[in-house]
Amino acid sequence: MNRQQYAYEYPHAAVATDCAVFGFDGQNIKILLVKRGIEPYKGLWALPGGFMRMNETTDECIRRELHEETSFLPSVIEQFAVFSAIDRDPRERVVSVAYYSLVRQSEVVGGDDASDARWFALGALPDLAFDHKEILAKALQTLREKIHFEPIGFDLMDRYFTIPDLQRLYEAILGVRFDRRNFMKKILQSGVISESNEGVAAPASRHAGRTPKSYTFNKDVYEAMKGNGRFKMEF
Amino acid sequence: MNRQQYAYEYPHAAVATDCAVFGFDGQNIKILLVKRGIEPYKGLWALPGGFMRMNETTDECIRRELHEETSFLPSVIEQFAVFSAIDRDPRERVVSVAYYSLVRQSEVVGGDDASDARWFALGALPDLAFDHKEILAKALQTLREKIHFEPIGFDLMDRYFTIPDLQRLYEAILGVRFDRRNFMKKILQSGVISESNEGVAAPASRHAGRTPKSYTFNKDVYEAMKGNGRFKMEF
DNA sequence: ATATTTTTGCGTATTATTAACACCAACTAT
DNA sequence: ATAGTTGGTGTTAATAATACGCAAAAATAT
Repeated sequence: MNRQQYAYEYPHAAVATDCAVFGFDGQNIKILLVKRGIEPYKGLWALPGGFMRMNETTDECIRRELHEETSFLPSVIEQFAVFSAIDRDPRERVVSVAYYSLVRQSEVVGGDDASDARWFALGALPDLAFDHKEILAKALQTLREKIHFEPIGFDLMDRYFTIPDLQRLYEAILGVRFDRRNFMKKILQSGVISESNEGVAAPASRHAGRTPKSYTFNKDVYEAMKGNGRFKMEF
Repeated sequence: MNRQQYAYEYPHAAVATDCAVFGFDGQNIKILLVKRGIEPYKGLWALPGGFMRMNETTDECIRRELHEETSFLPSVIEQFAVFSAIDRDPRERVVSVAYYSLVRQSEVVGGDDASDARWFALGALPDLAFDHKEILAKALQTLREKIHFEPIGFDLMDRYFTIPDLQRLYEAILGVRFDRRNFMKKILQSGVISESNEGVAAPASRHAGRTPKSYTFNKDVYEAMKGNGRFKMEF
């Protein structure tokens, strides 16, 4: 059987997708990486992703690859850049369509040390395959720019959360500190969250101090504020 | 000679680039289109663009194609989306990396009615080839979102311009009206422009009313404000 | 138990930014 | 000249951002 069965008049690059999956453990931003099982870069860590098939779009491709490699179907994916350096893959010319995704860490299996998918803190990244370090850096930059004028959290926080938790998320992404009381006022009067009487984290498992109230996102208000330029979280 | 000389183990999509080139004539936003000289969609208007070669990145590709089709080398291009619908090109599977660009209309030859490159007002678009109508719509949406938190104008206005001209640009892009006097204050105290004693449009060619002052962009301040989230132009 | 520490929630004074509008200046057309 | 039109400056009121003071609630220490 001929192994070179697909022929074209002009040379073609391969199209692939890669995704920077961000999670939040309540303290720090984490990134989901998978260990490569084949050459090239076998044994190194990489962003989940893979080659596009002829019967799928790039969006469908990255969702399929994420599911295959991390057993997870993300709700939010955003395409943010294309990487097309000529020698970025040693096998052949590969153009990668890059995405980022925000997920609740608890929803992704990973974590198991023996597994080939694991969360890494941004400050403790291993060496990455291909140009994935560059892709990750650009993904993080895009996320940081976006957080200024779009509410973020819905996809990273649990269904029920506290305002101090949400503040820690913003501070972790932006690398700054907010005034507790002003953050609270701002987020409350934006209307994206409202108080909930349903469960908050186990009372005993908390730190010292007063138990914070439990909140949940108003999905309608939240969605309406995406991209309309009216939400602001300065630094 | 074999016309199918490039063979691969797996099927490959072709990679192409397309660019929505925006211009401003002092009154309305215009878009630069080229008339297709070959099938498919021969004779229809399309966004400038074409297939990527093996020795160039997508950025280099779109710059080359723009130069070939419109005799213009743009200073600013931004990659904003990828279009990968399976049947978007009748010839073969094509994944298009989409860009937008902002140019001074005067710098682009086009314009000649007989030529195959022409400016069109957004309200008077012809039928477009492929999915280019969709690409253009998304480009415009991206531009409108970006204008909220990035200064825009440097690439669309002439070197010397007046504040009322700049206001008309913002109003044309956003489709809203600003208060003349507040717009002026806001743009001036942002520091992105400063007064110039050099030429403004010929005094006789103006409308009735007082002759406006001439301004020019402070390139350093302008660049610094891109993407730092500090520039705001609300509506 | 009681005091101490920690953290949350609410309020208030100060400052900065936005928004609305009155008024004068400069130019054109008649 | 006079009316009509457009550009530039200033003033004020409403709104939002910022910086804290202080008490309530819950865990920890004694």
